[in-house]
Amino acid sequence: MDQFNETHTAKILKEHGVKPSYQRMKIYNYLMTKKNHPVVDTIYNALVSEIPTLSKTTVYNTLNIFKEKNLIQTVTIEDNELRYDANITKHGHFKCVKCNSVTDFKINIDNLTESDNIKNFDIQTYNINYTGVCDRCQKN
Amino acid sequence: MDQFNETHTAKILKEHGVKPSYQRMKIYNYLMTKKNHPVVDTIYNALVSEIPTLSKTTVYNTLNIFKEKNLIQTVTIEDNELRYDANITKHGHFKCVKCNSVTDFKINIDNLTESDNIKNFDIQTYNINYTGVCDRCQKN
DNA sequence: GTATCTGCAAAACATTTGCAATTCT
DNA sequence: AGAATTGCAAATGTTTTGCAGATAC
Repeated sequence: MDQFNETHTAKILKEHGVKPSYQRMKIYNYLMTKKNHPVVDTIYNALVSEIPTLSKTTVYNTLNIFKEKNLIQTVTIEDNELRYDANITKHGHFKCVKCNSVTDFKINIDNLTESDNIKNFDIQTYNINYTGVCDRCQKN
Repeated sequence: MDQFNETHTAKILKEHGVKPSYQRMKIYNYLMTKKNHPVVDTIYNALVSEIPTLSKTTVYNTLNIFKEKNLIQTVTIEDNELRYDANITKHGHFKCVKCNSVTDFKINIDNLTESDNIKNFDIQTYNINYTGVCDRCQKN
């Protein structure tokens, strides 16, 4: 990790009340740069070569802290597959059933009309997930 | 289960290529009549008093068969909490953070405008989940 | 009587917890 | 040194699998 990123990442973590340890910075940096909505195993396997002593417990603990402090959000598109996303803006997720990639997309839910039975409900969060075939896989 | 339901449920299962055993009919009937988006444990606990020999394995196996045959769908609103829904029409789910109830709502995604990066993607399924406070809980 | 279905027990996974060792300041 | 963090090992919780006995046609 170059000096700029280390400083930049440390700053973001501190702003959210998370002490920037080496492991935490590596994990946050991984999420920020890869944008690949990884599962825990993917993160662990990607970083263990660089940090040979890394344990999965630390990955779990770190991700839980990040989520608590609103540094990241979790994404569940497919059952029993918890993914992590450093993009905390509101957006949808598209998972391609052929290549398994997850693509972010922007949405405007203001145009969405729900049925009357929930018209007085106070909506606090939403998750919009699509599955299908991405454009790259349609050509293959 | 009265004779009408037994006959009716058996018919639906057969139409989907599932042999209507006693346990399968009870589980499908539970989902159809309760419409409560239960987790496996809820189904098991509700039925074990009526079917003392019931095992959780059978509940799991049965739900997996139902899903394979498109008799039901799974719903994941909150991480690591897999719920089952006999309503296989396309609809959204609202989970109240106070009373934990899940409410179905109708939605028309044609009004949703997604960003251009997925405009050529072939969307096959979608899941729309909200969390918030339902109208009943707002009054309490 | 042969196929299928059920349900126990064990296995397989994913995640959390307890705690001792390590690291940072 | 003192406080926080890490990571091993064990515990927990959920879902799947192997298989023997029960059930259905």
